[in-house]
Amino acid sequence: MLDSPFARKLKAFVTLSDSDLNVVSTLDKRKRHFAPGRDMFHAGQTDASAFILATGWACGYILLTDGTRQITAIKVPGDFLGLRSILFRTSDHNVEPITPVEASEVRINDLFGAFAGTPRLAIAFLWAASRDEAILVEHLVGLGRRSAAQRVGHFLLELAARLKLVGLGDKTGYDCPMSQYLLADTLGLSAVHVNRVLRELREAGYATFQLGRVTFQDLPGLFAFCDFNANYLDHDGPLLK
Amino acid sequence: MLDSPFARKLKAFVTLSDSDLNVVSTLDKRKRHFAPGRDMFHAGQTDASAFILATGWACGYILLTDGTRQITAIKVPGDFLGLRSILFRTSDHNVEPITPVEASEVRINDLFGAFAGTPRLAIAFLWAASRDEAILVEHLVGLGRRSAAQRVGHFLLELAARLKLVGLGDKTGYDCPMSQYLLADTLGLSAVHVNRVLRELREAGYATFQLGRVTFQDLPGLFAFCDFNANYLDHDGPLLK
DNA sequence: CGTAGCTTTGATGTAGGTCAAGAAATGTGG
DNA sequence: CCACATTTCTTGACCTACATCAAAGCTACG
Repeated sequence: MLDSPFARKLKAFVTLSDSDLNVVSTLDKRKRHFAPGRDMFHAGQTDASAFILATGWACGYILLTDGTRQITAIKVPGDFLGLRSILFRTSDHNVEPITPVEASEVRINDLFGAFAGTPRLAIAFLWAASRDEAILVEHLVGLGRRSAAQRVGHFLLELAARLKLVGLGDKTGYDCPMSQYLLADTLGLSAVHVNRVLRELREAGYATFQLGRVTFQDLPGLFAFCDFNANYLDHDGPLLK
Repeated sequence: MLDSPFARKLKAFVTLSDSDLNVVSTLDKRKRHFAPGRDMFHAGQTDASAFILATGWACGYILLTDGTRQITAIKVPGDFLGLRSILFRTSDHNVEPITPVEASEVRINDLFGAFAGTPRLAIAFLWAASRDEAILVEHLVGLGRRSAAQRVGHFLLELAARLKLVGLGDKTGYDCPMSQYLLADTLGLSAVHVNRVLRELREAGYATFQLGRVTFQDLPGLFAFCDFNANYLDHDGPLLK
């Protein structure tokens, strides 16, 4: 509704009027539920929908012919998911729930209906898509040029910032339902190495990831260690008043 | 104009009317020229413009504090560049020309002016942005899960497909102004290793990259070797008639 | 025609992968 | 609330793909 994580996120970028917010809540109509273990949509599908994630986590991924996979995006509440799937003839990726998921189904016409009347919302939406792209770019940089330890730390910090924007977690840490296997497929590492790196971060006194919870012991230290700069998340408060 | 590489590309997705195309050519007004060696815009800049590349190649990149860099996108004629720079408060990346570049400057208001009157164009534009994201995703997958040789081969094949869409290159190959250093920063490798991999691809009879030209000797073989599937470029002819 | 930037190659080092196996945690049915 | 199965985590030993360092041969162009 008016205070969905998605609306909350958009408001970080543009100030939205009540009528704008009403249009947002229109998009939030067709609620769907998904359980882990079954894809929300898959690569090759031609009639895929997009979704706005309300609760739970999901991940987008691509499977290679040699059986390995690369997770291309981790989605948390408030995130939009599957834009490419509705714009392309066939989806180029898969999305699966990490936890039980509650999400609103969005079809292409919903989207353009919403844009037609409320240009301000179109701006906000394009911003959200660009922010997702910025996150993708930062992952790319990590895979290309950061060490495994920096990559893991950077990712944990990014999640903290993204969750905070939608009101989840706090300064001390956050609940994270990802297994080390998921972390590995996200960060282009082996699960074994993720485990070693996590121990390294723990022993260095930076952060702990255990029993489904990320806890920060030394945030400034971790920031410095990972060369983390949150600018790419563009969270500095409403730009368009 | 009516047959700019950008218009040509959009037409691969939607059938555009003459009046749609006129609006596109409106965006193509403010022609600018850039020479290699100086950024078109840089990270941290607050008043950056976006551009539609008419001729020449450019690259977007991010600099890390340890002095390494990661190229996040290679832009060829017809590509749009700098969307995040105009939507974000400050640009999160740099763009520099690889060759002399001719490009049309686009400001945020041009964009929304164009969208307001011609929704079909907005769809086409959103498609172009999503296609750029798909390219990004595929690079991410390469960095995370493909071997250096597959990564290089995949990249050469992708460029061939992208150039073909805007009428550059042919079945035998294409002109490529990238140095092995640029290739290395794009693919997350060292320049030395890029050189070795290029030799490997040459000796395997797949492709040659020498003197600024990529030449394919065994396209089917290279497709198979790299696990290349062009679906993510979404080139199957106009979807929206 | 000189010099700066590319390309090529060899020798050596290392981050992170793979394999293997045991210990914790978590889930399931009774 | 327990017994058992399954998944996840953890650690050690070993290996390989790619990095780094170094140096020589090209190319181009001012």
